[in-house]
Amino acid sequence: MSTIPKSQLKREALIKATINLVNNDGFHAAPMSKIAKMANVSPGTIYLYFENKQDLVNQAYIEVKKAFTQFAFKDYEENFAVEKGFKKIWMNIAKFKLKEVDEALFLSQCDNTPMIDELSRQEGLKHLHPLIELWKRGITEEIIKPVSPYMLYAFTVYPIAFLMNMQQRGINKLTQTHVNEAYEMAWNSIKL
Amino acid sequence: MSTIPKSQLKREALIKATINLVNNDGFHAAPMSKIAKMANVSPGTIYLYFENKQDLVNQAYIEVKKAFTQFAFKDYEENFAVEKGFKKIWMNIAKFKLKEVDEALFLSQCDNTPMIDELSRQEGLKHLHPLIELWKRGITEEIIKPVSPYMLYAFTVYPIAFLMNMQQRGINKLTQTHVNEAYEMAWNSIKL
DNA sequence: TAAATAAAAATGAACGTTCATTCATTTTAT
DNA sequence: ATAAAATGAATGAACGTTCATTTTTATTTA
Repeated sequence: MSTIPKSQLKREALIKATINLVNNDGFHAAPMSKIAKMANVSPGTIYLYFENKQDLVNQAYIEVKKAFTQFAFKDYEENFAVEKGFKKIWMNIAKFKLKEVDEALFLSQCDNTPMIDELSRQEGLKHLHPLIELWKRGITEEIIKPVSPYMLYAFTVYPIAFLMNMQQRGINKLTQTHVNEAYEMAWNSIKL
Repeated sequence: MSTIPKSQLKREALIKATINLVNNDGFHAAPMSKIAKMANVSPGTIYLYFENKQDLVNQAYIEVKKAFTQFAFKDYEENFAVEKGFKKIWMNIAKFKLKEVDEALFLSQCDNTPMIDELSRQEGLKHLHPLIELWKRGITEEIIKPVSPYMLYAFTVYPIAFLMNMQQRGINKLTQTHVNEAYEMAWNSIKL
């Protein structure tokens, strides 16, 4: 049985604490001392794992983004038919955003503010490649509208973040029925 | 000729400076001293117009949101046919987000972070009422999918913010053709 | 009209606080 | 006994905010 090294545990705890505090209070009100306390660690310890606050937030972003994209392509295979593949990926993303609320909220905040370095942002985008490829195939097969991937993303994936935000604020509950409705809307917006 | 009072000019300059700095550096890196400098005003002067930093940001948000919703309903009339009315409003919103980039970016940041008081957030939402009403009518007339307004918003208006963000980062240019394509996608996602 | 006075607006140095970060010391693991 | 990991009090810089003073504007007086 391979155990997780203790140092990794502290790192994870710090990243989790960062996500929670930034979600609840915002970057500007998430001091290192509070992050340390929430992770049950001394402030000084943070600097054994991260260069500084910016590095901590950058790494948190990259880590969460990686988990997100891995989740997105679970059980997806490149030879799926276009619509089947898209549905799989979209549903995965929806599941992630609605179950892993903390992580998803954090991403939504990072993606809409100058909180994160441009470099980390690019790093985080890398792993979405298979979805772009699928869309490309969908376009050549004349199943999907011939528009830029940004457009396709804007009308299919980005809306989920809004629904998650509303759900989180207790404004709009999301049942499985709603998720299915949402998928239909996403697909209708990009299908030819 | 009615002139604008000088005090209003300072208030406006401060709000504009806040928007710019928060856009470029984020709330956490937009100190009052910098805001004052950018508005050509002494730090102390800010406190003649605003209670504190939070109040300044809240008021900036409310002001911009008001301008946004006013713009959204320009030349819209409640007796328009559903699709015509929706197209009018959607195109207005798109125009706002793509022309008034600073204001729109600021809103996108405020709407996705805990930067703004819940109260100001609600205040800012008030004026979207006519769009909700239009959607309601569209549903009873069986033109629009019978789903919650949050869902409709998520798939029609929210995506524009993403496209604007990409455009702003120089990642994806948006011509009028793209805007028209985007409208089609928005409409396809909600039409019955 | 011009000078004198009062009121309002604006200033910016100073204050107290908070923050990110460091490092001499202690604790834990080898 | 040695090395590695963790601590947390100390540090100095930066921040939001205040307020005694100055500058500007408005009003009154001569």
